Amino acid sequence: MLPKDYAAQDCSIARGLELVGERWTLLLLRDAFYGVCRYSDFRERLDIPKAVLAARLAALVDSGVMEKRPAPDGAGTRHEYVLTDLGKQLWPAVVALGRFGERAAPNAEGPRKHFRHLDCGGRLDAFCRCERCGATVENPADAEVVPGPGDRNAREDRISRALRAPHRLLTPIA
Amino acid sequence: MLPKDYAAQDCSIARGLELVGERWTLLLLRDAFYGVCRYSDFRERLDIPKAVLAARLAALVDSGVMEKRPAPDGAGTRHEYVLTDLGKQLWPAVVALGRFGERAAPNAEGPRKHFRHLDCGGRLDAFCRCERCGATVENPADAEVVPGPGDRNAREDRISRALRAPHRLLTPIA
DNA sequence: CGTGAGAGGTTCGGTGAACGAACCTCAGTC
DNA sequence: GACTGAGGTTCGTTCACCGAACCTCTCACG
Repeated sequence: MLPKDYAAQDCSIARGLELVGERWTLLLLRDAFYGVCRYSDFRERLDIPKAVLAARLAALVDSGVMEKRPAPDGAGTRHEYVLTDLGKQLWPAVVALGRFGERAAPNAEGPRKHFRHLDCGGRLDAFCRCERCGATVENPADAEVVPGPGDRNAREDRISRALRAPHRLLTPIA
Repeated sequence: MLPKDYAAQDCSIARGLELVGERWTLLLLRDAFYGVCRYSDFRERLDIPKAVLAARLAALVDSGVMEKRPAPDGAGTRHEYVLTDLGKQLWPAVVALGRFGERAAPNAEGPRKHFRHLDCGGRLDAFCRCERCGATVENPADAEVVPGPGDRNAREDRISRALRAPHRLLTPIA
């Protein structure tokens, strides 16, 4: 969350928040789970100031949550930012926050987006359990994002449009 | 996290972060799960500016995450702030963030604090599953916080001292 | 070879939130 | 009637966020 550290808070939650608690950071990570991996795509989807995006990405790379590397398609000056194993540990936190947000500020038309178990098509609850088969989905790659009934999604950027169809997590978009 | 809203982010996670994403808010909720419920106790434990604490508590009450009510012990001008049912939905998010923080910035001596299943004494993983009996602990009242080997905890306030012994969640401290 | 465009930034001035100290108010108590 | 502790509010300073403008490097094209 925030600019300064939580000094004097000898607590794992505080440590975690120092890494991912600043404004924008968790939305950025959400998109990383969705498969966004390029600087310009993050920008397009989040409407985040460039300076802030650069700072957040650098901080995430620095703390080992994301990895920055040259784009695989060889193209010139491109990079990609992908979640490290450490970053993927945030999976249950992202899911839980999403379910909370949905309950706290529900859409009249239903959920906007949700996560579905690839194996059986069941929805994931706040504990990442598949509501159909009961399994806890520990690996985000075993799930997909699907638009829900309330996904009016006014955004028209490349990424938001791509996400109007189901998409497997951690798979780069386009 | 942050001051402003995430306009134009039509997403449950963004909605969730608007409610609990500002600086201090999640630490405050962590303490609420621990059983802290008085204004002055939050202050003592968090070293948070009074104005900010008042603003955060008001916002949480306003959004239905916490409830403010006169203290049950009848004492004069006292209040207590407790989690509502909506607030308790944050349980998996708090646990997941804690486990993440622990992995991202580990203590040499081991975890500082962790959660234990009351029924069987097993530790909870990032998905709130008991590592001993395998059950998903959906209700925070079925768990307790226990200090771990790395709990050097320099703080000497009332609350931090009380939490050096195992304590059932959602049970008011002292 | 020169020009242009897109990716991935950095720099800069203005605004608004967080910080911390001081002050305020009300209930009970001595 | 004075004091104390709970639960705040007010105020000036500092610092991060914002957004616009600018910079650099690589590739594509003529």
